Amino acid sequence: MTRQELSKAFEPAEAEKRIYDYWLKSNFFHALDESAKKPFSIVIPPPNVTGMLHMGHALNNTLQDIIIRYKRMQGYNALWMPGMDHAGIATQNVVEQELAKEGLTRHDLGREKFIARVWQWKEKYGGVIINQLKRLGCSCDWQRERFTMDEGLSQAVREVFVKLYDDGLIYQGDYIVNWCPRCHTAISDLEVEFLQEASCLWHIGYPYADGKGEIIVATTRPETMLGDTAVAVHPDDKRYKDKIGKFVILPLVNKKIPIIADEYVTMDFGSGAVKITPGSDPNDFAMAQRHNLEILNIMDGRGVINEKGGTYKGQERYEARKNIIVDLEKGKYLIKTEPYSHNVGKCYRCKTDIEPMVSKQWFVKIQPLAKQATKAVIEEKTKLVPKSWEATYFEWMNNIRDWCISRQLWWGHRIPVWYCDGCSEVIVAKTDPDKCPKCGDKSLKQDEDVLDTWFSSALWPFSTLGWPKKTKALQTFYPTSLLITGFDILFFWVARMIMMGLYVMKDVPFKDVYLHALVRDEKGEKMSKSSGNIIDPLVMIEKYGTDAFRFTLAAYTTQGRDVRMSPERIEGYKFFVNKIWNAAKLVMANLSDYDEESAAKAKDALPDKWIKSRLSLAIGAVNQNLEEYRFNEAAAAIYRFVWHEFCDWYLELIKPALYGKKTALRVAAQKTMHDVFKTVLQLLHPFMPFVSEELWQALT
RNA sequence: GGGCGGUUAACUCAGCGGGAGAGUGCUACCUUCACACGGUAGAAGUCGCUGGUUCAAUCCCAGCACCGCCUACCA
Repeated sequence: MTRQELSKAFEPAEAEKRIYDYWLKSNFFHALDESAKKPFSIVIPPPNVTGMLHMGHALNNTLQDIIIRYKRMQGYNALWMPGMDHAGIATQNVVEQELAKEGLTRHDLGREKFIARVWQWKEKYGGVIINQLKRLGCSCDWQRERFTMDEGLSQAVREVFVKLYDDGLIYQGDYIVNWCPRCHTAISDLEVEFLQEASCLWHIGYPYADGKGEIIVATTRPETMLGDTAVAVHPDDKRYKDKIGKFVILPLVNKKIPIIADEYVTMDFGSGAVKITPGSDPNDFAMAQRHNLEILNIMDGRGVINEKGGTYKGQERYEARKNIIVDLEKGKYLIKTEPYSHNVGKCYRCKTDIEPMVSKQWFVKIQPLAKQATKAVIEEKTKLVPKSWEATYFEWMNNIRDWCISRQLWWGHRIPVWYCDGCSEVIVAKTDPDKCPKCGDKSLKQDEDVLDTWFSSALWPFSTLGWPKKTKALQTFYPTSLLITGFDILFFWVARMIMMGLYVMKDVPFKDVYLHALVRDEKGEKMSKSSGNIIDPLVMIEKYGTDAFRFTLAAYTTQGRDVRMSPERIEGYKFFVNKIWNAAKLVMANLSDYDEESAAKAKDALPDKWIKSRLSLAIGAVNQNLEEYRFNEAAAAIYRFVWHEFCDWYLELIKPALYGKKTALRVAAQKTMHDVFKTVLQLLHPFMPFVSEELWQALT
């Protein structure tokens, strides 16, 4: 047995690349479609194709890698399915910005050329993150890497769309949606972020049509009055009882609108009377449907007042607001203005104020799907970890609203619906039709919209395994064993995968879901470019080595609490890597004359017995904690054992025997030291794959 | 408005019915043949507040306070 001499300290930069290449070459990460081993599978939360590795990714993928390596070592046929998401709005925005530098818009190029340009961009810059994941040591089955816009996955999208449509679970209609005037598309309820803003509450007097007095309404959005079609009061409100059914004159517009009664109105807020703008407010829209009110759209897609706004036509919405306030004052309609702070909806992508607007969109009728998905979690077919998330999940599922799936973008899965020019037939098909099945007309027009990015990611657990084809991989690995993701996409993604998995595959997509927390800075602040507190994982890897970085993440991952990250903490665990390295040096320096034959006959002395019993406790703790996804506890168990038991006590205790003559004691110590240290390396491997591999190779 | 989580040593956090812990930091000593990215020893906390349950509570229950997050149609 020859053993190489170890360098003074571990050199992560050099070793990591060499070792990762070695793993790739030995096909260590590849799982077989068919195997005698028991399957274990995880699908990666696909990072955006535009993504750059940030702390959230680092945490998410480190945890997945720990589990998948752990399972692989336990003898499972362990698959970690990698891939990326096409990220509709995000990617389109990036390429549009690139075009803007050339003074172009996507409209200058036209749809086809623009999409070609996005693909070009993807080939060139997309997927940087994949290489960054490799730096993290991720042991994904890279041969299987998928992209949500792959041919196979696009086919899956169509299959599911058509199935939903045929089952009556997809419909098209004019509804009020969240419109982003900058992205120029509808977005789903989930994609709206509410921010509290200081604004005003304007009290406006609407004169009664009979000329006797006025009714006062309060609003935070005076410009929408151009689209008012009623004023509402509570049916029990004594102040207005005799006014219900009468009319008021809408100021500036000079239109007669009715006063109606609806229980939605809160009597003790403002004046107890509300202006109703069905075209610009979801609640008012609902009320309009209850009362058959006229619905007016007063703005275009850019948020500019249209011809329905009379003299305000052509004015941007906030410019119109200013002018309307001035005009109301002039006409003595403005009763008072009070400061008021309220929530304003923002586009989660570009932070532009959302404009609720009525437009024709596609929706998924979600209740039947949600019902199944709720049941699956109640019955624990899918378990959420930590369990406390179940309450949140049920709360959302029980109050879920139909999912708006159409987006007015160009980058994404185009909706598989065609309209016939000849007979106005609507064709919904898995493959592009060349003529109308009804009248034979060949002039078909495909729907202009694309699908919400989350539609394709909802299919991810089975589409990546080959569905709709009946593949062996699908048979072996579905349902997947575990999903590890951040709680922030519980609704966006996890819930929808459960719904789609049950609907399409008749089975849950994963048995366990581990929801981890957010990574914050050392003060607990969210990391963001604007606060300048971003810690770049790649810089940390460069500085402290991947192993130390990964171990830090694991050590700070407690269930139900955010991770606070700082370079000092990573440095602390870099010391741990160094400690392990030096222990290895000591171990190996004393094994030059080690021979297994005489070692086999050696009888354990007291320290040997002691450390072995401590080791078995540590192994038990690490295993149990990993099974329960207690990453911090597993890491702590290793740390304690290696440093405070193996190094502090055992290695010190056996030094006299090691440095003595070749006695029975020395042989026993050699054997124990050797065996225990090898086991330590195995325990460490999921957390610190590089240094443990390096030492393993040196030792064996 | 509803829900969830947090409040433990200077800092960051574990623990969660019977002993109050870790890392960093701090103090003193030690360059002894794995490691100063180290070793040994040590100081440091009425475990948010008020009640209750219990032989026993940091841990369970109730209420309160202050932070955070999620969710919601009070214009």
